[in-house]
Amino acid sequence: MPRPGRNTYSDQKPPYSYISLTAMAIQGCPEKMLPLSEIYKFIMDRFPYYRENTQRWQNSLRHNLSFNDCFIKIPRRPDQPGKGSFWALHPSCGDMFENGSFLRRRKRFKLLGGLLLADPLTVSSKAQEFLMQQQREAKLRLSALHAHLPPGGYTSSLPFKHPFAIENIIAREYKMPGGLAGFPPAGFPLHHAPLPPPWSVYGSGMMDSSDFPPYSLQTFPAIPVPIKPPHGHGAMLHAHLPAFLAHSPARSPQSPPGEELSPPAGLQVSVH
DNA sequence: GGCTGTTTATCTAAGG
DNA sequence: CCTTAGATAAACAGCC
Repeated sequence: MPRPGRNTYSDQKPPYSYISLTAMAIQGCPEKMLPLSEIYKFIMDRFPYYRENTQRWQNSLRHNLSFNDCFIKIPRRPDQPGKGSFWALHPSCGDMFENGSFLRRRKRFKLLGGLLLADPLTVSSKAQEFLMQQQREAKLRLSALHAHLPPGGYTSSLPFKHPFAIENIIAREYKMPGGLAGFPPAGFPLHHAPLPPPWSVYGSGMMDSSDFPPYSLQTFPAIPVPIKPPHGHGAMLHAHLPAFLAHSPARSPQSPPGEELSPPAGLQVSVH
């Protein structure tokens, strides 16, 4: 590894996948959604490496936005002029980087066209409790997005492949009791960062969950594909995750870590 | 024409 | 060794 001088790493490729970088950008803004151009800007602001060969990596990034179900496209409202749509993170993709690696996820986040693949009979009551908790948090996170939706929310006129059917969204969000230990990884400070770091932005003025409309479209759940429990330490692993994947508007950053629900052992959804 | 977005194909490398 | 996630290239369509 080169010596960690101020500019030593700045030209080096950051150890993040495009998915990670995009997630950072999206989670780093208060609205939790960004147009493509702003995602570009975020990345270029923070990672000098990406100030070159823009054609190449931006094509890759666009490919990732379209290809990965963890990103959802949100149309602009009439009062939000500009080019292109907004991009947001799917509310249920919070555990994409559970393994602590921002280069490669254990499993691709993939929507499954309507099937919740967890067998309800095999899900313990503790697991159900966990799921319900995550569901509540997903609602809160979604409410931020809802503020940007056209009146009436999503309708059949919107050709979304990922309808927000709250009742079926199971989110698993990871908290960082202790702050942002381990992020960014040593040797990859966020140089030249005119913007506040993503983890410094916590939702404020979020809508209350009760404001969230009862979406009653189809019930297409979003299932983050199974991620094997890390060897041993359940919640300790979360310390390796950046807060941009851990934030929750539902809870203040000062919340005691003990309050967090850990994923119950044996809670597995399966996918093909 | 440039930007945005989708899709397909190919290759590399990580992970199991 | 096999599978799969990620990177990259490229073709193409829609839109302003």
